[in-house]
Amino acid sequence: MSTLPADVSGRLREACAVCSLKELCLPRGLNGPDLERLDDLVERQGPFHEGDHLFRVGDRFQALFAVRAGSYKSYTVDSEGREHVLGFHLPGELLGLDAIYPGRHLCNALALDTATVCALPYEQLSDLAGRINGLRSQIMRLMSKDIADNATLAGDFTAEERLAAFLTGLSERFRQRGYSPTEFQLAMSRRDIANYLRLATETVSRVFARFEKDRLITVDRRAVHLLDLPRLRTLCAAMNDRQS
Amino acid sequence: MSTLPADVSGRLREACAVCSLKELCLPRGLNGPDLERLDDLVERQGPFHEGDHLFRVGDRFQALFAVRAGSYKSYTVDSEGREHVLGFHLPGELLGLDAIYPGRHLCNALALDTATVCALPYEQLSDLAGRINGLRSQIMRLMSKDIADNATLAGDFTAEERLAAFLTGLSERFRQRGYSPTEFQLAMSRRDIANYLRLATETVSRVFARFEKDRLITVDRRAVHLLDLPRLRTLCAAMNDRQS
DNA sequence: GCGGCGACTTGATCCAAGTCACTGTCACGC
DNA sequence: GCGTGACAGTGACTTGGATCAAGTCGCCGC
Repeated sequence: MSTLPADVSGRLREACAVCSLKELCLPRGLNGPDLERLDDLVERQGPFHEGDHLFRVGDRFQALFAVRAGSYKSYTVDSEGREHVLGFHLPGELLGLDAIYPGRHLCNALALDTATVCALPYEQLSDLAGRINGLRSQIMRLMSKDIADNATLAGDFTAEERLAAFLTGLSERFRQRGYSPTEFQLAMSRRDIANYLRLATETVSRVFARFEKDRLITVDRRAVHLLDLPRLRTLCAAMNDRQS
Repeated sequence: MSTLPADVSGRLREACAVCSLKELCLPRGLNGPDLERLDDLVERQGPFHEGDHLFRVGDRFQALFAVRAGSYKSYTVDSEGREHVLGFHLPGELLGLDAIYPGRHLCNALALDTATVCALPYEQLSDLAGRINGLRSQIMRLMSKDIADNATLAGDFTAEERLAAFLTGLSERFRQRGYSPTEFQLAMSRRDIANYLRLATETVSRVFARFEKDRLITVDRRAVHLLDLPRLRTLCAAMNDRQS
């Protein structure tokens, strides 16, 4: 995932209209004047560095954030001090959707590498969504997707199913963003993966090792190569296949 | 949970304006003319009976549904034929939010008892949401809540934490609806509870028994009496308490 | 190039919850 | 009443993944 120059020169270069994430992000389906109006309220922020927080639990909710470059993890810390990783967020994905209801952030968002975001002040975004049908429906679509994705994750699946689903999910997201779906760098540590999948880090290590032994993948530290995507998909079929 | 008369006489009696769920459901915060416009697009449907499907996986998405009376469970069936219960839905809650993105229903919705719903044709609702700020923000709030709720459920919690959270969650939802927060009837079987919480039905039985022994609750079949709500809340604190 | 530290792997043991098998209980039809 | 079948509870056992305890590897600072 590439990083951006620190300065905000070249307004045009950064505009939604020419952003490579246009079709995944809020501008999807918008054209000319509508796109410009959206562009006007976007505040580009960053670059932030690994370990920087974009927001924290309890912060007043003022804006949604679209990841522009880099990646984020969202997480909470429970009353016993245990961390719970809620998700990883790639460019084009929205952060902060869960904060709309209570008006305060319910989770923390932390940069996993050098990252930039587009801040979308919520009041203004909501007004604009009132006026632009396409924007409103895209916001609803993205929220709907979040609801559906979270529901899938909740099942009682084995360590293998979970990791296979994690890898194929990442693969698909990289593909959509124009990166290789079979070779990529993980932005997150084993500990974060384990926490996200509700496994012990040791279990993640062991399943990675098993997958390598079975010639499904090769892994070298954070570099992953998916050798047999179809078979990986079969492994986690139960997590995604839904029928009547 | 009360049932409604079969006929749809008394349009006024059924109007959003006088609905007891107004403050939980879409009309929240709307007044006079706006409320009437929402009312105009609502199609009251039912009564449906235990075991009836409101929609099924793959059905074209045309409308959101607000539960009016009774209760629903939403579930999927995976490629191996295993059922996965995604949630239980009480009056005032919305069904079908996950279908907006793909335009098709991703889960099945089944009545657990005699139930009625308000159908909200999505195109019209979206148009209206464009024109009424309050409606738009309430839809966003309800979707946001769904995102946050699902995230909480996903953690790696013990059988006790899960069941305690389930019971206190139901308690709170009954309270909001004007029912007793300490004495209620479960609309769902042990099997459904177990499936929802990702436990075996035997485990649910055993934890119910343990809770009874510890004087936290009494259970007789589907009649539950919460004796020590504070202690139940402590049990599942980790599932809900979130801090920086 | 050495020391130290954090990230990861590997192996040995443990335990919460699942599975299996059986029993009890209620509801409904005949 | 008496079967039948769905649902619920209980005990014995099995097991996947957690936990505990050493390692190994790579990297950064000095």
